[in-house]
Amino acid sequence: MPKTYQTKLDRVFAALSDPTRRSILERLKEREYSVMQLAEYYDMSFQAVSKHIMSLEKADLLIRRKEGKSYIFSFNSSPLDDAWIWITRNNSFWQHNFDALQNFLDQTHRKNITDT
Amino acid sequence: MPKTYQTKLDRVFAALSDPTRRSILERLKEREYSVMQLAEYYDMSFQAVSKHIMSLEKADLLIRRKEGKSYIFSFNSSPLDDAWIWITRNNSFWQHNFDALQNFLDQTHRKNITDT
DNA sequence: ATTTTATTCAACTTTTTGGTTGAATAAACG
DNA sequence: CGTTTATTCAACCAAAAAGTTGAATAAAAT
Repeated sequence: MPKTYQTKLDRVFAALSDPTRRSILERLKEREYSVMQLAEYYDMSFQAVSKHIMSLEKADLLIRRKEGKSYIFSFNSSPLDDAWIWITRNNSFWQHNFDALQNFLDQTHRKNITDT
Repeated sequence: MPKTYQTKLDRVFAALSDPTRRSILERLKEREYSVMQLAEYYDMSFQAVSKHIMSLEKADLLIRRKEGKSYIFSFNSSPLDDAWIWITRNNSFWQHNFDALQNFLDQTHRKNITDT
């Protein structure tokens, strides 16, 4: 049984299934961090944190930049969009309020375009 | 290293990280299925499909009902709410449009309450 | 009562995951 | 230059995940 190819969406949901990784993303939402800076918050080796970072990168959720001897990470939230869409499409609440949601999204998108 | 306790949210995201399981949920959104009926669609043993079902149940995403010699499954989408909220809170798009979203959710919720 | 059908359970295998420690590399500091 | 700092890489381990096959159970059909 050859491994079933993992899609982007698979990797995003897998990345989000670990509390350490979600916590890292929540921190990076506020500001940038290096590996060492992140590692201080977690009760595991910095190498383990480094691995979590690599798995977030595999899901394209991080942007890495080298600065001196450090790597500085920031949050790339765009891969969340597909996950958000999947959940929204399949949540019965939105299913039942789909017209309202559709309208809202159209308006928000329009607003977003005209604002830019 | 004792196992780090898995939260509800962990289980939901983990459940969604597999394409077979997402596919099962998408089918159950449309109508109810038994294990055998679901298994027809996938290129794996019915026991493997049964295991996927069990892992969806661990995330509380299914409702199981016995009918004759079959188990009939339907989709319980409510655990998706927390996942949706996590993504929405951490997606920079919504972060920048948070007031709009907040208003929309308040209104939708109010509408939902008065409708009921 | 026996057989068929639907499903789970059990045992097993392989791969992945999440952690460890120790060594290697690369930049900065004295 | 030699040392410290930041990080990855490599090897390893235990547990979990994703599949398999075969046996057990429970309800229905003959």
